[in-house]
Amino acid sequence: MNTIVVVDDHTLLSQAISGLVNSFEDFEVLYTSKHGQDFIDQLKFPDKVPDIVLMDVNMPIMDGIETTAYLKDHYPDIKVLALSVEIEERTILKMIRAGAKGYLLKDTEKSVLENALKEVVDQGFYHTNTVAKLLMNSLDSDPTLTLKEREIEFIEHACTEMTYNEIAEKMFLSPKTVQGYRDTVFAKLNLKNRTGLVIYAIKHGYFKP
Amino acid sequence: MNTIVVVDDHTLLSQAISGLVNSFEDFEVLYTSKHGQDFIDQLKFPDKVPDIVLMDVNMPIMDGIETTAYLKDHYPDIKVLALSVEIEERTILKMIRAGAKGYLLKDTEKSVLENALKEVVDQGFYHTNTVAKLLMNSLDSDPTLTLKEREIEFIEHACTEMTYNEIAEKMFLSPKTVQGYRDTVFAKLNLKNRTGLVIYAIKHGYFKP
DNA sequence: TCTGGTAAGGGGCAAATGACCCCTTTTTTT
DNA sequence: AAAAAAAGGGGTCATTTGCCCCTTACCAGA
Repeated sequence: MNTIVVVDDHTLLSQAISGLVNSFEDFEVLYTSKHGQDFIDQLKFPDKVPDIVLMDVNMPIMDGIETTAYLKDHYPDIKVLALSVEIEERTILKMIRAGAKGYLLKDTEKSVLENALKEVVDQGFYHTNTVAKLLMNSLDSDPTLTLKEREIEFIEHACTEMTYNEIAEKMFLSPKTVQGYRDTVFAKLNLKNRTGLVIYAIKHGYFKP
Repeated sequence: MNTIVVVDDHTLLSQAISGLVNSFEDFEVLYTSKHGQDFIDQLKFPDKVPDIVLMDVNMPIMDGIETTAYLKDHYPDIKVLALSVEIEERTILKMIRAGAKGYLLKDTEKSVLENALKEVVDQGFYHTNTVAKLLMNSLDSDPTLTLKEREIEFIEHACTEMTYNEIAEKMFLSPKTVQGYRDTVFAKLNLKNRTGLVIYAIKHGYFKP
């Protein structure tokens, strides 16, 4: 019998998923948590450490990515299965890098969930074709078009009412450098102006409104 | 026995919710649909017309608001209970105006769902305190701060790479008029620039990225 | 019928933005 | 050690944006 914990801020969903999981053979839900911090607090009790976590990505207080990264360091035996509506490549990759053993979309079938749980127990991981393809694509994307760390920071600041000069102050840079980031980011992403950048950033998970 | 249909594009959620609902006395899930169009197609078969619909708000093809409005016209006896993660006042009001008998957040308890279903059968409607408060607030909001229809159209166009001049063309207006809309919208919403407007628009459901 | 609100259109000006060039200095890779 | 990235910075100029100001026309309520 494998023990499961569902971590999701949508109570209705986690309760419902619990029911689903309990109907599977060999799987049993220990309890549910509303967010990462809540879950990690529970882990202090040794009898509350599960084999597998069904983890939502977007949560208040402590999100799925943070929580998964924490588990990798402190409880490496807990296997994390991400469960999300986010189909954003960037988000999926972040979650995988944080240590998730699989990434399920919330619009998958009950049977797929059951299969995924079994695979995670047997194989140690589970990936749908969609996610597998994403992982492949992410390997051969044009390096001249990938955004640098500092550029991503800039994008986050650009999703704000700050002027570029104010962004420069916040980033401890000269206004000219920030303007340079803008120019290269616009070129890389094929954007015309800051409005386009904001929309892009939100669509691709660089900024959550 | 009351018949229920769950309309939600997240298969896992709708399957799970179905399980939950079936565990309640007096309620039975007929089937689930992935979106509004799918559901409306089913309604052509008289034995597939339910008493109550648990309807997600954000769906592809045909969203909850459209679908609810359609049901109000064509199947006024079907009671719609909205089920969403959106806590945006504007969205909730839209859904209520479209004819929803209640609005539940996805992070509500199983027991609240059961209670809501019962209330809808007995009273014809159900509203949590949160939603009721929202409805109250919406009544006494400052009319000088409410956005005009045309201003809302402008906001939608502003969430685009178009310049104001291009927006003016699209709206068949002089550039100066559009600039006027911008000025009043900024004043009403307390914004400094277009970036702020885009963020505001997305946060408040005027534009979905 | 007067009047006040509001939609619609507009002028002028300063600041911010965007486009397109250029450069140096570290750090990392090979 | 040489070659690439990455990171930071500069100058110029046209366009866009943001922020004041103002007029006209219409429509509804007192």
